Amino acid sequence: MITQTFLQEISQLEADFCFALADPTRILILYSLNEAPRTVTDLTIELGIPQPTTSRHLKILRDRGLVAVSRQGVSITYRLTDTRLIEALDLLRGVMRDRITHRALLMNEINNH
Amino acid sequence: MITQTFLQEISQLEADFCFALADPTRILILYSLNEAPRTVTDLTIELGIPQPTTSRHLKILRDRGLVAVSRQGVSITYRLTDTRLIEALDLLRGVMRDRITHRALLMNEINNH
DNA sequence: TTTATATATTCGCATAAACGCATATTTCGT
DNA sequence: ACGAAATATGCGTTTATGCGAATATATAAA
Repeated sequence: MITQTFLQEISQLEADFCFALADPTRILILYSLNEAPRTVTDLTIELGIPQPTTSRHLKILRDRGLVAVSRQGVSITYRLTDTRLIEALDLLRGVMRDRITHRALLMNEINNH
Repeated sequence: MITQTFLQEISQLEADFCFALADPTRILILYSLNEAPRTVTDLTIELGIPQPTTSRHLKILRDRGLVAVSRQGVSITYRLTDTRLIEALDLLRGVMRDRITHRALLMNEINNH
């Protein structure tokens, strides 16, 4: 039997996941990690943001299990835990792209008449 | 040429999208609308929440273009604008499911030894 | 053990979000 | 024009978030 609260809990978990995605810097981090694992310093330089900011965003991603860590000596490497995260982001990007294309076509219609 | 700020803007748009998904009630709304278009009252009853709350969540989804409206007399019907939104949510749900399964297996290992 | 490097955390503040409640707006029927 | 039903919005309060600056922690090398 599927109770109302059960559905609510599932959605809460899913929302936590989405929350981790709901920040431009974290999205850039995920796409970067999709290319290859990177250290905190790598990401800090690549994104051009302060190191504490990078660590904070990584903590949010780590707490929710979107990224995993491994230590090599003094530096810590982060990697993506599941490529489906990028697939999901790409799907959303596709929706965005189609929407913008659609708007551009509308603008053309207006300008040509 | 792809500038840093350009990437930042894309990610900002994508994050706005994800923000709309980062709430359990809104996720339930989207899944409900994926079955069929519904009025505000439909959703209010189905979710068991106050009507103003439903309207406010719908506004957030509407402002970002995840849902679209059409009026029939005094009632307003909402529908999903793109099924890829559900595909993206399902992908995330799959990641969650595998993670939970993995944890359950680990727990079994622990209990059996 | 001291020092340097890499990473994480704390604090304070400004801003933004969620929610309940009341109320406004829109549309239709009479 | 008026009342009823459906939907949207304003307001005040509580709670959460993001960020900068400073600081703490951990590891390795000397």
